[in-house]
Order: sequence, then structure tokens, then C-alpha cells
Amino acid sequence: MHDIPMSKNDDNQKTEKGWYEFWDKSGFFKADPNSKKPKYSLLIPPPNLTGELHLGHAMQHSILDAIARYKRMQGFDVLLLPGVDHAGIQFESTFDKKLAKEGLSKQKLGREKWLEKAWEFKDEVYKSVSATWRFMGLSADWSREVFTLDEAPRRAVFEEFKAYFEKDLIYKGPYIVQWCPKDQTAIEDVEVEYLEQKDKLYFVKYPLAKNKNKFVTIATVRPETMFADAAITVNPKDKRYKDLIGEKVVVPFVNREVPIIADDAVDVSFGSGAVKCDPAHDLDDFRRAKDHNLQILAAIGKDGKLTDLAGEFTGLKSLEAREKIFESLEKMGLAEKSEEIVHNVSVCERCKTPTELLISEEWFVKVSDMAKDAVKLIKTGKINFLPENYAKIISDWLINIHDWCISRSLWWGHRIPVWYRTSIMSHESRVKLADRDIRVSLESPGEGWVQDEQVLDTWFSSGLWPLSTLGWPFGVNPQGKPQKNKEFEKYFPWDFEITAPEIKYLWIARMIMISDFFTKQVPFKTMFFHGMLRDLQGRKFSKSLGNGVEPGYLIDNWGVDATRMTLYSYSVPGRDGRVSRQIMDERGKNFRNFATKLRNIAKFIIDLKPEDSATSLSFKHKDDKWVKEELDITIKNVTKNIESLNLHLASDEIYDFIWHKLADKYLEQSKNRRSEAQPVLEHVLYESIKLLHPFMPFVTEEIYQKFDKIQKSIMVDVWPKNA
RNA sequence: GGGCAUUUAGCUCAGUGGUAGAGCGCCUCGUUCACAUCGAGGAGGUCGCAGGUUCAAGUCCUGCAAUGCCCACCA
Repeated sequence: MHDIPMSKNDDNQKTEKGWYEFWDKSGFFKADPNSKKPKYSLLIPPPNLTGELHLGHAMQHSILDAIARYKRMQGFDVLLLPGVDHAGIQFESTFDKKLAKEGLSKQKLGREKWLEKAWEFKDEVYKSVSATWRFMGLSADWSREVFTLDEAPRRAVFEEFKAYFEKDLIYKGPYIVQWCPKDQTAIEDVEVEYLEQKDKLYFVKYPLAKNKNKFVTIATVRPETMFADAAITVNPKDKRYKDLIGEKVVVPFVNREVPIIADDAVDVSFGSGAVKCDPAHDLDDFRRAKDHNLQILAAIGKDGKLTDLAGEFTGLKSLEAREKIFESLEKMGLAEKSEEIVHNVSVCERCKTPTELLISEEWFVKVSDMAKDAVKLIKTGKINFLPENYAKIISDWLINIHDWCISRSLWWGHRIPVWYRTSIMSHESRVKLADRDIRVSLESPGEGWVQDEQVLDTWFSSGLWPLSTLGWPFGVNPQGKPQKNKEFEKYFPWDFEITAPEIKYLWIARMIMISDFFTKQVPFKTMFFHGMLRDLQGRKFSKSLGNGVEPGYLIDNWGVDATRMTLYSYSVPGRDGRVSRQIMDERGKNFRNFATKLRNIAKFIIDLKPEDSATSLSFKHKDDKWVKEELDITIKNVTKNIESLNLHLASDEIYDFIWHKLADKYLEQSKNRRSEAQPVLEHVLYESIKLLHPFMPFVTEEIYQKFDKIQKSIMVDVWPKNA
């Protein structure tokens, strides 16, 4: 048997909840734009509204809260701004699954009813997120909380879109997307997974246009897309084909002449060294089509069946068509051979259906100039990246950036603020519309106009988050009416932002780019990348693996303060941590014991104070001098380590001082001269709990309130300084 | 394929040039005296491998290996 108590510690819960309400009601969490104090602003990365917060969130929020509490005690006007993200595709997928269980679907409900229910679901999920935040002790300014689909961000996002549009940075054009033939929707790259599969590699002979008795043999696993062939691609260094580059071949069945083009990416040693090029069905080929100005044709439709390009094979599913096409090629004498190969097939993460790459009309933002400017901004060093090398990683990505596809075929999100005349109904024909037939507007321009069906990419609004949360560009009150914008002027740029490295491109790079574009300023002065908490095998936490550790479990067993301390020990920038329930329990137990130790120290010093105690504070005795010296070193180191954002060192430092220096040494020694030492004991404990407060806010407040002559809360007392 | 990171005590991790650290676990001893959710003490490491720089290297440089992550992809 082990000695870990498995029951809930109700006493702790009640106490913590009580203190939290006390802080919240006192207004200590609120930022004050009118305050003359220097400001310190921290932006909480808005969690996705798709489920409960996990341990990684808990760590992130604990880090933010420690810094916020520290800065407040340092005399700053602190803004810790909370918010949540609508998380387009993730939310929609989670929500649709839930609907499916209730026997409902998008088709059955229709857009309006679906959205109504989606907002209800959002409120439901939000409750758990909000509850966890409060449980963890987050000292956020709840009066400024924002949701990405709220009125203020909605208007900000519209201004963002309009600005790009007016500067001619937005366009609509063909784009290759991953398409799930079963779900009948485009899906994002992140929703695609790769499965290893055995397939046949077919070798097909294409006659040369000039001399039909000579052939180029290509190798493909997908002969069914050959009806869309726009070229044959070879490696320019390949001696076999070098002289043929620029020549033309005839595509079997369709008898179209297509060029032989050169591309370094073709692997000389694979298959025959020559591959067919289908811009509508392959990402690389799509890029090549742009470079070589090739025709983009679709051999597969959105239903996953062959299009009428395929002649006699039209209407067949791609897998059915495959063998039949090769048989026909054999009859024509154009089939060379087939081999077995093992390769990765892309499938839909949700239904495991093999995905198709298809061409679809999507909205884009031309970002290359913005990205270049952002790289220059990063070079100035105005953003302090932790770890440092992320400045380069992000710059490299920005340098190689592609146009940003901002449209998604979803319902949950900011609807694209583009309106068309109802007389022009065809989706495709809207691409080349005259200006008079299109309007960019938040609300309907009036009768006879219909809004674009798609919504904006979630990151389009998230990328604007540092601005939109502060009411940029004009300030909006809760009713959506413009107001003077003191907040933005005071709190922007943010002093501190934090996230997991996972979304450094999707989110961080874009915030820098967008902020630079609109304000010529950095969005944040410090960018902290924490590590990822993983399981003991190094795998990410996931629901399907069931390898996660819930923050709620740790809080129930060890209390919030102990859970926070546990998480700080994993907060080294950029370093992943391996975690299991057992390991978290070990640490949680240790810090729970520490909280108990601290309560006992306070009991000894304050509750059991001798009646004849000395009253004036002095450090004459050698023990007093020693503890004062140690306290000064601790103050110096804790302060230094928080300033350099080494919270793991800061929390460890004060832990070590309280337990092993104050309790084990000084307090024991003081027992011989208790009355004389009393003022020093009190002083050292008082300063110690202030140093600990950013990390263990609850127990420190509890002990603080035992002292006489104090501020209303330890939250608003001053940070210890060396004499 | 490209990029990045990690490798230190049984486990999880600190330690950015100067006598190897923490927590948990393990062993011994100790409960009237704030605390057994504790105290005192102990065992346990050639700091992944091989070179190099330096008076001095876990720490800096080069190479290698293993593991992991991110990005792009296997036609």
C-alpha cells in the first residue's frame, strides 16, 4: 500500500474558493487605464473551445499568473487579459460529432439553426474552461474577457479584411485542397493523417509527339488521374531524359500533347525516373503548374469519381478505375509493368477515407511583403524570444512564406465579409467579378445582395488578437458602439506572450506580421515558448491514447498551490517534460507537504507567539545575521530569476529557503532564545510568503492574513527588497 | 528529405567554465517539546560516445550515435 490519499481534500477547495472570491470582489485583478503606475500587460493565449483544459494549459496559465502577481507586487498596473478562441474546424468537428450522437446534422438543421445550437454548445464548454481558470487562481481581469466571435473582434477582423482588400492584397483563386469524398468537404492539412499501405506502382509508356515509336515511361500509383496530365516531369540531371526536356509526349486515351519539364525534386532512383504531372491532384504539381504555366484539369470530381475527361471510365470511383485503365493500356501496348510498393496514403483523420487533392476556389492574402517587413522587425531584437533561437526559426518560416489561404468551408467563424449581387449565383463565376458586382461590408449592402458562404480561417482572427482584444482600431463598447481607445494606447504592445511551440508559425509568426502591418510595432516584447508535456514515451497527450493527466485530478488530491508548484518545475522555456500520473503525484505530494510545512511554521511563529516577545526588529545575534543574509540572497535570486523568466529556479529558490533554511535551521536554533528571536522570525516569514505568493497564492494569503498591520491582501503588498 | 531539440543518480528533472544537485524511491535511526503530510543521517552518477579548445569542460567547438519534435513529402 502506498500512502497517497485518494479522497478529495474538501477543506482546501473551500479555502481556495473563498480566497479567490475575496480577491475577485476586491477588484485586485482589474487593470486601471487611468492609473499612473507603469503598465505591464500579459495576453492569455485563447484556448480552443473544444473541451476541458489540459495540464499544458494549466502550466501556461500558472506561468502567466505568477508573472502577473509578481509585477503587481512590484507596483505595476497589470493587465492579464483572458479570452477564448472559436477554433473553427476543431470546434465544428467536435460539435458535429456531438450532433451526430443526437441524430442531428448540419443538413437537417440548416445554417441558422445550426449556429444557434453551436453557440449554446460554446457556452457549455466555456463554463468548464472558465471554472478551471478560477480554480487555478488566475488573476485575470474578467471585465475585459473576449471571445473571438464577439462584437469587438468581429469589427476588428472586418477592418483587417477591408484593409487587405483595399490594398489589393486579397484575391480569390484556384487552390489545391485536401478533400474528403465521404464528408464532402475540404479539410485542413492537420486533419489528414498518413497510413502506410501496399499498392501497385504502374509503369506506363507515353509516345513522343515527334516520333510515336519512341516512348517515355512514367511510374505512377494513380493511373486514373492521367486524364488530367499537364506534363511529364524529370530530373534535369537525369542523363536518360536530359535531351528530351522541352519535347512533347502524347497522353494516352486523350491524345493531348504535353511537355516534358524539368524539376530537381524528382527522384532519379524512383520508378522510371519520370513522373506524370497532374496539377489538380498533387501539391508539387500544382506549384509546377504555376512555374511552367500549365493547364489545370480535374480528372477526379468532388464526389471522388472520375470526371468526363476520363471518357469510357467516367463515373467510376478512382480505385475501381485503376485496374481497368491499366488493362486498357496493356491492350494498347502502352503498359510496361507493375510492381508492388509500400507507400503512405493520406486519409481523412475522422473517417479514414483516402483523401483526394482537388482544386477549389479560395480566398488568399498576399503576405510576402508583410512577411519581409516582419523579418526586419524581428531583426531589430525588439522581441525577446525564449528560447532565443526561435527568432531565427520564425524568421526562416516567414522568408519562405506562401500566400495565405484564408477561406474555410465551415459555418463556425467570421463569415467572409464579401457580398455578391444575387443575380450572379454561380460560385465559379464570382471569381472574375467586376467591382460593381461585389461589396466588402460587415452588414448586407441591401436588397439583392448575398454573402459569401465561407468563413475566415481561425488564424485570421487569432493573428489579430493582440490588437482586437484592446479594441483596435477604434475601440468598441459592449454594445458595439465606437468609443475612445485608452486601453490600446496604454497596454499595447503587450509585455508578455506565451504559447506552446506547436503554433509558432500558425499563430506567433502571423501576430508579428499583422501587428507590424497595422501598427509598425511588435505585438509583444517577450515571447515565451514553454515545452510540451508528454507521456513517458514522449507522445503527446491525446484523448484516444488516454495518456493525459487532468489538472482537476491533481488539484483534488494535492491542492492548487501544490499543482502550480509542480508545473513550475516543468516550465523551463522550450523544454518538453515527460509526465505520468504517478510522477505528477510524487511532485504534487511533495509540494502539498510543503504547504503543510508552511502552515506549521506560521502556527509556530504567529499562533504560538510568546507573551514576552521582543518588539523591535534587530539582527544582533549571529543566527539573526545568518538568516538575514540568507533571506537577502533569496530575495535577490528569486527576483532575478523571475525577471529572467526562470520560474523553475525562482520557485525552487524560495522553496529551499523556507524549508531548509528558515524551518530546519533558524527556527530550530531560535528555540533557545525564542522571545528574543520573535521579531526576526516574524519578519523572515512575512518576507518569505511574499516571495512565494506568485507561485502559491492561496496558502500565502492564508498565512498573510494572520499578521497584524497588513494590506488588505498579500496581492497588493510590496515585493521584498534588500535593505 | 530539411530544420530543431534532448541525452546528468532507479524514475522525473535542475544545473549557460572553477570541489556533481533537487524531488520521489531506497537504507538506518528518531515520535511529550510547530509539523510523522515530520526530523537527523546514508547509499547511489567515469554528466550518451570520440576528439578538440582551456590552467580548468556536465557547461564551449567538431564529429558520431540514440531518442523525440516540427516542417515538407515518397509520385
